[in-house]
Amino acid sequence: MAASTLTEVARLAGVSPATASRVLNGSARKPGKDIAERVRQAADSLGYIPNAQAQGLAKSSSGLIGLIVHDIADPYFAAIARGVQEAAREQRRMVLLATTGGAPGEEKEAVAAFAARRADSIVIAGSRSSRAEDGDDNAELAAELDRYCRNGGQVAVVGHPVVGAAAPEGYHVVSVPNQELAADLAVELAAGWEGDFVIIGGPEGLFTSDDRIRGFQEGLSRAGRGPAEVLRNSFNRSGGYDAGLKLAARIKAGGTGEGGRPAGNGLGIFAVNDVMAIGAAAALRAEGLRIPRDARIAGFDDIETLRDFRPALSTVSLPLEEIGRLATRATAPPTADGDEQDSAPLPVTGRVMLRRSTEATD
Amino acid sequence: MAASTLTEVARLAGVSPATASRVLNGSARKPGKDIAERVRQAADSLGYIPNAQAQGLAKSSSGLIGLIVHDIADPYFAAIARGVQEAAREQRRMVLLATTGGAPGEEKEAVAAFAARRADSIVIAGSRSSRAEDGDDNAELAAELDRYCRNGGQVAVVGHPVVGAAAPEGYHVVSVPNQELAADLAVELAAGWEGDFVIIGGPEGLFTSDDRIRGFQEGLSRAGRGPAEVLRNSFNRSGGYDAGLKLAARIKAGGTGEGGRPAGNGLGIFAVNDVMAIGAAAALRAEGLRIPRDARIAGFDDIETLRDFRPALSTVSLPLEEIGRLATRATAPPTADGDEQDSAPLPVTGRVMLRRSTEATD
DNA sequence: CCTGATTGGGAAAGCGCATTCCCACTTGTT
DNA sequence: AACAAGTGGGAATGCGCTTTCCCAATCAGG
Repeated sequence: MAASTLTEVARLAGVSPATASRVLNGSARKPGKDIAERVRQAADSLGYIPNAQAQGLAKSSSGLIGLIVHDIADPYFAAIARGVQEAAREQRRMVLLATTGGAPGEEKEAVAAFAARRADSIVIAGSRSSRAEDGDDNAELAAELDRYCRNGGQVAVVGHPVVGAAAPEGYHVVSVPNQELAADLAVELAAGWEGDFVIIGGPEGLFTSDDRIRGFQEGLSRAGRGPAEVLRNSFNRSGGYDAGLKLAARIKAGGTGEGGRPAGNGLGIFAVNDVMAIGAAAALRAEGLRIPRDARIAGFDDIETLRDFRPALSTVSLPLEEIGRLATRATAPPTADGDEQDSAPLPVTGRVMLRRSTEATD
Repeated sequence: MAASTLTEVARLAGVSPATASRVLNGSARKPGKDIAERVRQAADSLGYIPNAQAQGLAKSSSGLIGLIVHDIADPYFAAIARGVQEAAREQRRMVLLATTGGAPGEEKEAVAAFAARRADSIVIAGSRSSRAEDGDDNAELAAELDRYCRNGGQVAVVGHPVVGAAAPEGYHVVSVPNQELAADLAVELAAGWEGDFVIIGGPEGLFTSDDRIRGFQEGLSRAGRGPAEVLRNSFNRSGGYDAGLKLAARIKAGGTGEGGRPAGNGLGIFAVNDVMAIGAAAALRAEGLRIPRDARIAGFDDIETLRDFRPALSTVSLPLEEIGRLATRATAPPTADGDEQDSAPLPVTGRVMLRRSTEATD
């Protein structure tokens, strides 16, 4: 698309393009008042819009932040995206969005596209996986990121480093204490209750899921309980639903799979993210079961849309927007007031939220 | 950020930059096989990444689509964004995201920023408002869009044209039959039920809200019913919650405000979007009331997260992702196979979904 | 008045790329 | 052999902008 150019503004104002640029963009060299006024009027009358591409080329800084998510309509990613947007706005930058379905190969393509656009930084949200089938793509993604950082780009990854990434200068990780928080949740859920636990996890090798499983088992151990059985499923609502169907069949058959009968209020289910918990709850409901009467359920994340979920779901609350903001700020250039921006993991914490879904029913 | 350049690739391969460009980008002029091989090897060994900004400058096409939403974490906008992402991907373009809170002044700033980046097209989602307080900003937004279109950009607006926009060449509207669908909903809700209706609307002057209100009143009239009372509130969950508190108080006091007592199953509430309906339902619940026992509730949009809302909410289902896709495709350049892309409103339709929230309770 | 320092405007160069046009070479036809 | 047509490579130009450096003008001090 064409629009008027700085050269046209300069010509109309009767000055050089250098002077027009100085007036409109600021400069150490201050043009005279009369000249500045002429330039501004010329720009107004021509409806001058700067060409950001030409500016980026001349200045070697694009003002773009690339954001990679699995699915923008997933409340987890949407909340992080909102935080990224806010922080980007503070930095007067714009967000380029890429949706990848969580496939490392797709993520690598997105990084390459951002690099081509000379995005100043990239924020990557979404779980990492060490599954064998992702091995080649992980390696390519890591190589692409290393190259991007070596060329001067900044990267912030939410959760875990990209598998195989060299963590060069400019590479930041916003760690999330999934393990510790899941342990805390387990301790609180086990307190004063003697029922059996089962964990609905994502695929093996998916770091977020594995951390949360490991943490929950640690918490159970800390509370003097034996390890819970783990059901492996897709890391989404549908995976939770499938696991929920299996568990509903068990509850109805009166068994709990590997242990004895549920004691007291039935089975305690921990799903490693909220949407899986929601899926499992939907399955139990579809099978005529009630929460928390027939089984207790807890999730992880505290996505915003949980607010209207009934029964109120116990979960670990993560500050998702804040995570997006932190990641974005981690990639910001050093500011004039000397703020420290280093590659150390940034502190994020969460909270156990016990709600109706895991309360006693008398 | 810096990376190797086409010029360096050409030098390493021993050819001119023009030839290197032809090899890597394709051209009517086909370089010889030996030369092409040398160029490709040089590009590989240098890890050449094209500079999209320079390409955009040279080609006058940026490959960017600007997307303006009110709040990316709102399920309505997130679903539209997903559709835009998919369609953008088909066109091998990238999406620039701007979040504006629905303020026309913020939207104008976003349009200007997209114009500076020479975005090839812009998709604007979110309700239009003719409120007096928005008048100046609406005029500025319209002027900015007109200029953008005159400079060759393509715009697609979801729902209503921007107030004051001249609808120049390149300006498309993806209309949504809010009025007709709301009328259909009213007809179906009124069928076989004699209770009173009340409408929870957004602020006056907000087109989407006003259309849905008008449509619902028409549907009631068609069904031989008198007009429903309209409560005006913020066009979000919180606005629905506030209205719900008022209605709860009435229900508890045994009145319905302007009519007599609720007949049969209480009051029939139509909220002009799902999140308002959810807010109202939350308020009723907080006041100890049950849906649909004490009041029936219906919303509009059928956002994805409604899936796990209980009781299942009656609503008008809109194909939100499809709307995003249609809008994006409306702004695509004509393709080689001669597809027609004109400024006529594009057909979108929806469906009334009657669910548990408006069913009879015996 | 002369000299030196400071300030501001403009010319030039370059950021990285795509495209056009000129030229040389090859092939085919008469 | 001569001429015409086709093909491919390279030089030049320009997309819109920023920055640097040269030069001229002005001011202040001796």
